[in-house]
Amino acid sequence: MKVSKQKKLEAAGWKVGSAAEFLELSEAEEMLVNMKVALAKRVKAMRQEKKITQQQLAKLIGSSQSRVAKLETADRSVSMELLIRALSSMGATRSQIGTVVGTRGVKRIKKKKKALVKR
Amino acid sequence: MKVSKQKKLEAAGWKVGSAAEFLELSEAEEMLVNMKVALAKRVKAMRQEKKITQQQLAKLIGSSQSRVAKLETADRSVSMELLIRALSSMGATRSQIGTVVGTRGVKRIKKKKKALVKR
DNA sequence: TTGACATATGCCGAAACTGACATATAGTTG
DNA sequence: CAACTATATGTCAGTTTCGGCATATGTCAA
Repeated sequence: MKVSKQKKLEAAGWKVGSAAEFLELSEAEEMLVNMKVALAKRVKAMRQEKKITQQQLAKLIGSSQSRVAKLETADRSVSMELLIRALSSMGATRSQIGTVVGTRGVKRIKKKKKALVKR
Repeated sequence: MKVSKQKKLEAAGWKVGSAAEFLELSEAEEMLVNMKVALAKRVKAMRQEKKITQQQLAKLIGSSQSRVAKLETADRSVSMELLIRALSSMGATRSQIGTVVGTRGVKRIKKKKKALVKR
């Protein structure tokens, strides 16, 4: 929405942006959730690659097994901060974390390719 | 490191690996700070590109001007969550945010190039 | 100077997040 | 079956982060 239009609406007594605000917040919220899920999956994958238990990872990041379990299931009560801290503590680089944050997981694409083309 | 945790470690004596733990935590912490600073800069830049005030951005993300000010100065009290929420609310894509998270800012390299080579 | 606007800083109670603990569930080995 | 290990879930008190308010510090034009 343009600023000029916004001012007009405000002058008319509208709470400008409340509807749009809500929508944008929802979108931002959804994006945040998706990012957390992606990070959580990466934490679990990385921990399993390293063949360590949740208990060991917990010690590494100064936390507890239960919290690590919540991390990996992307529990509502975990922050991006802790997810990133976990990845970093397991050796993930900033660039790698950026990739996880910025990339939607894509699954099973190659498998279907031929079937789609052949018909 | 928190005082409570520190005391527990002291009471339990030095355990093997606690030094490494500490180092990894420090590294993770530093990475987190760097990421926040990068995100903060991007928030400010994006807001200025859009030519809106901190007050307007605050409204957009359902917060206050003072918190936006703290966001942009990467104050200790702001979370990654809020930084990302701000970027997303201004229209940044997940991919763009990932790039900010994963990339160290590089400034003024080209300018010095010739001077260095010429001598 | 004054006033108006944008940004920064300090503080506060409320909400969200934390580690830790107990306990539940699932899989494995004997 | 029991005993063991790994992971998930529920709860809770301490800590951090929150929005919002007041106020300080610019910044710029009249």
